[in-house]
Amino acid sequence: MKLSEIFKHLFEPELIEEIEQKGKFVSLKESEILLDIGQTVRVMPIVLSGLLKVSRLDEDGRELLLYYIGPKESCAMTFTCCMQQFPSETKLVAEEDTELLTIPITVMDEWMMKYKTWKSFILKSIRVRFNELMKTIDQIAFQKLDERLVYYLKEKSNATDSKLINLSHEQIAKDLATSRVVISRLLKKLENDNRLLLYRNQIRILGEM
DNA sequence: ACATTAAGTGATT
DNA sequence: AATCACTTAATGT
Repeated sequence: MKLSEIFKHLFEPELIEEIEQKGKFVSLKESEILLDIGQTVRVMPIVLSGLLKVSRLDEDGRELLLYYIGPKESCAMTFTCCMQQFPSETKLVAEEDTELLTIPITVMDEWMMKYKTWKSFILKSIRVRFNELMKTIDQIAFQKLDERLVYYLKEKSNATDSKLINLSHEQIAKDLATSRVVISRLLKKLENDNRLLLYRNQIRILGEM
C-alpha cells in the first residue's frame, strides 16, 4: 500500500513526502524482536500493518504485557526514550507479521517544530498510551487475575479485530506474569460460563465479554 | 507408531 | 494463586 494513502488523513502532504524520504521500511516476522530491554533506541517506529507487543520484565525476569501497538500507531515509550538516547526499559516484539516505518530521531525535533500534525500525532500517542498504562496499573494493583484475564482477552480481540485468539495458555500466562496452570483453570471456568470456547492454541470468544 | 507439546486436574502449600 | 506431579488430548515426524 502507498504511504500517502495510509497517512492522507493524518499528515500534510509535505510531511508525508519527508516521511517517504527519511523513513525506513521494515518488515518483521511474527515473534521477531524489534527492540530489547537495554538497547538504545535510535529510531521511532510507526506501525503500518500488523501488531507490536510492548512488554517489560519484572525482577524475576518474567514478562508483563503493557500494551499493543496497532496500525497507524506509534510507541510513546520509545519516543520518550529515544529523544534523549536512553536505553529502552521495554521490549518490542512483533505479535504477528508486521510492517512498519522507522523514523530516525534526528529529524523528529525538526518535525515537531515544522509540522503541526506531527506534533499532535506524537502528543496524542503519548496521551493514549498513558491512559492505557493507567488502566493496566489499576488492574495489577486492584483487580483479581480472572478479571485481568478477561480484560486481556478483550484487548487482544480488539487489537486483532477477531473473536478468534491464537494463543496458547502458556503464552497468555507469560503476558500476565503467572503460571500456565492458573490460566488453564481460569479459562476453563470461563468456558463453563459459556463466555468462550477452548481449542488447542486457540480461543473463541462468545458474544461480548 | 512414537515423540513432542498443549491442556486438564487433584493435591499441597 | 503458585507449584508439583501426573493424565489426557492434539499434533508433528
